[in-house]
Amino acid sequence: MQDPCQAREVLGIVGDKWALLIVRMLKDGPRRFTELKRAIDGISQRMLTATLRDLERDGILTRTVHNVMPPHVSYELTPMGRTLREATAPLLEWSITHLAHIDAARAAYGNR
Amino acid sequence: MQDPCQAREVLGIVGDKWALLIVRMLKDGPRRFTELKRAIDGISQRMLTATLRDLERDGILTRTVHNVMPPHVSYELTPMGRTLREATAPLLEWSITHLAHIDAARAAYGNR
DNA sequence: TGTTCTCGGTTACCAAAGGGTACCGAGGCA
DNA sequence: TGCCTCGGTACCCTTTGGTAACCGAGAACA
Repeated sequence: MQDPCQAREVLGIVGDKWALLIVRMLKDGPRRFTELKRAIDGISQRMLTATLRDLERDGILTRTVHNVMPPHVSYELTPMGRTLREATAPLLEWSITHLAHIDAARAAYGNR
Repeated sequence: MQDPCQAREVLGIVGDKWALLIVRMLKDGPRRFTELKRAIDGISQRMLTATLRDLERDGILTRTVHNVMPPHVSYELTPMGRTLREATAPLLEWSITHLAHIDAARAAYGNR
């Protein structure tokens, strides 16, 4: 690995909280907009739209519109997106397994 | 893995652009404030201070002050911090190896 | 016939967070 | 006397992001 600082801009996108969760949601195949919105607890419609746009622009996922009414739009990982999913999986798992440790550390820090 | 949405708050910290780079910088042992500032290209003094505080609060690293003049403060990963470092390494590597792909995808997106 | 629901957004508004720059203090050195 | 260092804070502007309202066309309901 050479200069990791070159990766700063990329990290600003793939390191994004919402982007990580969206990529994870798509691991088992395409998902619809509303499906993602319901599954990713706490994301606002605005942020979901914006993050999906960014990920589409960067070639992480594809957006497919089926011209029916009511609208049907599905999102799916590209091959590059699937490699990203593999790269982010350890961080996701780490976050979940260390939730309690972080809470404990934070409580201890507050009581100093 | 249960509900990944529980990890949202944690992801907001460990998924942070600067936090990822700082954790990586500390992989080979303690580093001083100014050392980090010089090594992480583009980070401002303010953001370095703030991010280090957050990581210290969350038990990712320790801050050690040596009472001399000029000041000497060193930062070092905790055991939990080292496990985080391992979890983030794949994402860092991915970012660097896919920099060019992302640029290409972004250029193609702009020309549609 | 009119009302209301759906999906996948967009937009305006506003508060909160992010982040750059200037400045600080105390000792060392010329 | 003046200027350098390190680590950090105060100030202030910019960006981010949540909320809520609106949209359009079909479908279900009454």
